Amino acid sequence: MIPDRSLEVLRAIVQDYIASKEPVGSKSLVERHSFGVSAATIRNDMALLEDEELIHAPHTSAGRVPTDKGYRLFVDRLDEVKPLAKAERDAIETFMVGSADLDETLGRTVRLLSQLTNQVAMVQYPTLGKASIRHIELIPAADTRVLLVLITDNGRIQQHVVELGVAVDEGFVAELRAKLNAALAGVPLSEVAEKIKPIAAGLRAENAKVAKLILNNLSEQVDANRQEKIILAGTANLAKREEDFPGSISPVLEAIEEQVVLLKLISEMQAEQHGVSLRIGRENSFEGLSNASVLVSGYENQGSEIAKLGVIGPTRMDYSSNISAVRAVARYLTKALGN
Amino acid sequence: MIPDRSLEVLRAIVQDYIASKEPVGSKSLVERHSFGVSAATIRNDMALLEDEELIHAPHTSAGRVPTDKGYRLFVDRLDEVKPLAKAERDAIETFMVGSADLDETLGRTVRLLSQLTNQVAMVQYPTLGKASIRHIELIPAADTRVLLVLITDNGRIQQHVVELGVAVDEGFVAELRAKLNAALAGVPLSEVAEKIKPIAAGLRAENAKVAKLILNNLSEQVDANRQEKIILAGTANLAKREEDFPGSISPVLEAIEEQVVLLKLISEMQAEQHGVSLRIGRENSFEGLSNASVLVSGYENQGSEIAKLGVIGPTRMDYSSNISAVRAVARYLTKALGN
DNA sequence: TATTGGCACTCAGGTAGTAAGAGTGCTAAA
DNA sequence: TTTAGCACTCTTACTACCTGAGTGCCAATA
Repeated sequence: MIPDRSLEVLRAIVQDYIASKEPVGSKSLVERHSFGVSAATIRNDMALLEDEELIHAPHTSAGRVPTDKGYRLFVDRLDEVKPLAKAERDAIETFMVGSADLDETLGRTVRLLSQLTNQVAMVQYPTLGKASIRHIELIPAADTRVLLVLITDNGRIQQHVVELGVAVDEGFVAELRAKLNAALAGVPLSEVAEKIKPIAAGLRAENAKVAKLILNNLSEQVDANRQEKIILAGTANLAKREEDFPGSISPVLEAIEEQVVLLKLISEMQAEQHGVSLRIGRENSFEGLSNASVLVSGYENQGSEIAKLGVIGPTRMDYSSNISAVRAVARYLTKALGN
Repeated sequence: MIPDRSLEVLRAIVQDYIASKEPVGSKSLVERHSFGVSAATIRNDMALLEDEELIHAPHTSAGRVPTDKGYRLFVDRLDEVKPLAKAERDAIETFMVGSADLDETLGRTVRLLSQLTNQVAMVQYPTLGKASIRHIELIPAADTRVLLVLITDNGRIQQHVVELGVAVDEGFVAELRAKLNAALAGVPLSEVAEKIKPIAAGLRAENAKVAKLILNNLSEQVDANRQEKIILAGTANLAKREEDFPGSISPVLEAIEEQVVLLKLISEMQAEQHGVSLRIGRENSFEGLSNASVLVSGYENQGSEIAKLGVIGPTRMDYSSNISAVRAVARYLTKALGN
């Protein structure tokens, strides 16, 4: 396979290129690193790396730049990631302290992550998938509407307005609420559909139509747990690193604006090395992200992963620092949710 | 003052510049418009406009470009705005049809507006300020927490989790809920604070601490009606028109990412001509937006303005079309909320 | 007084040509 | 396997030059 020193050379190239943004040549390499061999030898190694498509020359007489494949190998051989500086750990503590509300916690988290990494950060809202129902509330909200609130045991609250078409009978709504809670409290979302049926059957005909509307809506809302949500922060960081996106940043902006794209993307990503998952450049199935890298990690509640968070940036990013930042923030969020 | 023909020339310059993005010179001006005078005359007019700082020459031997002040005069003298094309009106109809839920309606609206204008669109959530309480709900959500839901008569729903510190006494929560609704239903938010006091006083001491927490939270939530919210769409449109932002788009991205900035901005803007409000370039108090124009219009429910929507784009934008688009979308949204 | 044609002047942008520098690939020797 | 040497390539920067668009001004005109 590829000899050790060549891999060292690759690592040096990636590091220098990330630091300088200039294609790196054999001479500057021997200057800045102590390989103990001459530039000519490095050149031979570089020729090898180029054969393997790990690096690439923008033009004949220029230095080399890592390819997606090169970054990939670099990251895979990264046996330890740069630990966070104390200042960064402090920042995390300060940022995360004292927020009870889920919305606020996630909002803080995403801003924190974007500040730590100087990239676009994203946090996915907890999935309802594995959760169960804690409570269902029906609230008359207008003449002909009721508000359906669904609270799950992972703290997520979904609400939806149901249009009944007829005036709300408050007594009946209260009755239905009691029945629903009796039947569904503690039931996993996946089993809600079957438990709903007997309720619908046991109602007086005069209210059947209204009940059906509400129950359908409830089912929909349970099903629509795929209507997941992602919040973003630090979009401006993209523009600041525009030179790193050949062409334009606008495909990237489009991609991250489309929640569907992002959700699909991160749903495909499973934790690999270092507890994070990484897609570099064209490894992203989505065309618009072919110059971007996506880095995600799961976060947990009650011992099981409930959603993901991560960053998006140019392929030329500091993988080592970003991996530790993402990992650390995921850990802190897990901890914060534990309370 | 400035003679009529000179104003015509200004209008022509703005139009041509918006269309071509090239500084426009006297010769091309007489070619493309029929002024009935020669290029030399136009040049005299242009000299006048330049004295008035309505146009500006990027360099000595170039054509002219409108200044912020020039755009401003152009817009102020715009006696009628370009009506929407049929296709656009159709698009609005199609887009807006059939959405009961406030979140969804606003989400659709903002995307629609961004597509119509090819700019960044924003929609502010209805303000609680002028609303009154329709219903308050308290829902036990976990061992020591209750969910406080506040429904206002403009259809907005706010929720917040209250940490009690002690186990929830369901009976007491139900009692408190009943009391709150009896005392507060129909009360304008501005008067909630004073009406809360007697409730707190009339409770048994053993529950006073819990009640106080909940009532404080309710007050906070009412007060925090300034914790307003804006949703955005079409951020990628900024990147597509990057050439129109000298320097970089990143200050603009930063500005629109900061909800606080946006909220402050639009709160300062009151409807002027054509039912919309416009800030051109440096008219924006916020530094980062000095190359951008902000265009907003209010939308209504039950006859009074409840919030605003609008677009943000480069100063070199098609004001006429965008004004009609913003106005039309605001009208349709008002209509949609009427149902 | 307003308009016009004429004309000299300015300046950005394009085209060449040149020089410098960085970096490579190859070869032959250690 | 490593190294020094060297010819070669290609980008970048610099210079000079030209062209064309566009202006500003002036004197003549309606």
